[in-house]
Amino acid sequence: MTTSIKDVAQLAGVSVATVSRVLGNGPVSAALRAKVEAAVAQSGYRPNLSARRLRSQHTHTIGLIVSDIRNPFFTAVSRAVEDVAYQSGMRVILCNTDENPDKEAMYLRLMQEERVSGVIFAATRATAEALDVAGLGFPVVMIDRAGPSARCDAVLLDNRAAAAQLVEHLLGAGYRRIGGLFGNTSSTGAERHAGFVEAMAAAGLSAAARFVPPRWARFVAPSAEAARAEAAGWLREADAPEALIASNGLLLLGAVKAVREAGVAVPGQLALAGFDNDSWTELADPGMTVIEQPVDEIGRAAMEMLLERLQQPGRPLRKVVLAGRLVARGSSQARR
Amino acid sequence: MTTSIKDVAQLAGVSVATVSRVLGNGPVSAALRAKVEAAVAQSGYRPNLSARRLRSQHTHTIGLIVSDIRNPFFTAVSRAVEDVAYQSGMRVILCNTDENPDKEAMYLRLMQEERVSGVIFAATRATAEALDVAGLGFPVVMIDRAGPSARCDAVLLDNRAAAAQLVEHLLGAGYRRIGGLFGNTSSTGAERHAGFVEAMAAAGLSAAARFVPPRWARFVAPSAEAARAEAAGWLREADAPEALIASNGLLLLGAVKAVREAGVAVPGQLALAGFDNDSWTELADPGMTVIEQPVDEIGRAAMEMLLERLQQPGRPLRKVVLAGRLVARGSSQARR
DNA sequence: ATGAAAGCGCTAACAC
DNA sequence: GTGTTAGCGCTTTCAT
Repeated sequence: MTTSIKDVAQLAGVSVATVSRVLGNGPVSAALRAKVEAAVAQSGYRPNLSARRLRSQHTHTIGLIVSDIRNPFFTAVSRAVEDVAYQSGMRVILCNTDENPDKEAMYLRLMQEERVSGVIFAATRATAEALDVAGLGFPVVMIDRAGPSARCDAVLLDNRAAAAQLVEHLLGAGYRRIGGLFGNTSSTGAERHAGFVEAMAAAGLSAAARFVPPRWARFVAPSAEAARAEAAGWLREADAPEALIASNGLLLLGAVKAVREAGVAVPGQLALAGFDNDSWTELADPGMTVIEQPVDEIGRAAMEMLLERLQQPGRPLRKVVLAGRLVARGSSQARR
Repeated sequence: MTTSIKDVAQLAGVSVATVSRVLGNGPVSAALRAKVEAAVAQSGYRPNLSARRLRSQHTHTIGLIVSDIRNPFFTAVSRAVEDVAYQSGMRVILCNTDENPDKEAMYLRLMQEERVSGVIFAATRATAEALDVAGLGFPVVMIDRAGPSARCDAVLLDNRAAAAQLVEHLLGAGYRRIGGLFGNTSSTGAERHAGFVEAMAAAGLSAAARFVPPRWARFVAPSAEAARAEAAGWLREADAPEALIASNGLLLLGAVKAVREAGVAVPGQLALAGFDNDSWTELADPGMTVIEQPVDEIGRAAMEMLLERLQQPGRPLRKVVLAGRLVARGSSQARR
């Protein structure tokens, strides 16, 4: 039996309403406030958040739905989201979907049952396009990916520009036959592919691309393994590129593994570049040229947008588009 | 206004109790069940979990308190915990303490207010030793670290044995002046230090150790930077070791950065070894020799222990001690 | 400023 | 098998 507000009231010789007011910094005389605080301390009372939420009709809880917390991008974003959330008195419920639309649907449903105030969501393309945000009952801020038709706030990277930047960097370093490895579950992969194709076309070059499907397996970095297999196959073919772009950190990791296994020299035989400045990209030999995403900023901005949306439900939709930063390292060293 | 169980009951022409029974798979005739299910589907009803928790007095929620989700060890453990939890119908509230005892206390308090069923906790040594588990009101499973006096279930690595294994590996590779870099906030660092000292003593060697204090800063891998600074200083001294052990992945990362900056050859001038088979350790050049922790197993075992404890509150305390696995790579190659 | 009382949405006795 | 009813612990009118 835990102690309730009733016990505290009795102990302090006041009504439950007064205790509630003390807890909520309501108008209470100094004398009674002191008595209540003493009773709280003595009894070790802890307010029951379920009761509070039920009665007050706000949960002070948000959902954070990502594909896999083990992806360093989402790890960093989550941490930033959580910090802002806790500072604002909000809890976070974290969900991993493994890019699986069924799990996405399940967790959205769970969020409804939790009566969350809002959700920050990195959706697959399928879900982003089909999602009826209005019917959900809470606002959604999309991160990392957003369908063209998604009617909600979003915090995104300028993916086309970033991909183009990577291509221009490689062109500047003297590479011409540039290939790309892209994920195909999220809009992010599609946008980076588009930027890649555009930049190549602008240079009068054709853009060879391969797409890596999702893997919903457990306990293995799924897309990294798929990327390794895809890259390994490509490297054996006659049209193997002289430079390779990978559209996210996991795919780049897979590409590196394939290259190692094949004994291909980087950048001598194959230059490499990709997205996400994960810690290994700096330590690998040679270091990986990457587009660094402002991960903290993405998480913080998403949480702040959600808080603002909660305060002003009617305000116009907003998209925050952040720029990536090119970090040039040895893997794309200029040809000589 | 969201639809409640009352609305569904009215729509189906039954009592709320019947709706509740349908939802909870209670005894209901097929005819009524069908009507209720139709009403649920038509109204888009979602049960309110706050109300359910308040009434039923169980939250089906656990707390997971770690120092920093960005530490790959905790990332992996968290994912495993969450998978088991969701499969068992439990939610997870994740908290990052940054090794800060004040935050630990704050989050434990929050867990009480949430009336969580239990908590999985990677505590600092200070908290692990002072914690009154009995007074918390919920069971705790310690992971990664445990105070000697901690009166609760735990899932741990055999830290002494693992550290000793690392030492023996280095001795076998011909290194003698072995130094160690240890964290000093958790019992883990202390145990690994003890194993290090013992193994060195067994070989008749003295064990030079340095300790890295915690850093509670934001947005920087705290202990990695501290380790870099500590290692950088040490390498400049007259008594610089010929091999260095780092007691976790972040410290090893810091050591590598120091070594790179100083232009020290690995393993030629300094051999390196540590804990945690993080992805960069394989990709770095040379690859890092590490003790791999069974991260999935740790998370899964912790969640399962907690579930068992909830079912049998009175059962004796249990400690699961898992073995680390040595992954030998180039950073500790035999001297010649 | 304080207290009495209603009720948030649900489950679990208890009656039939 | 089904309905009625009493709370779970709290906030929030509404009186005073």
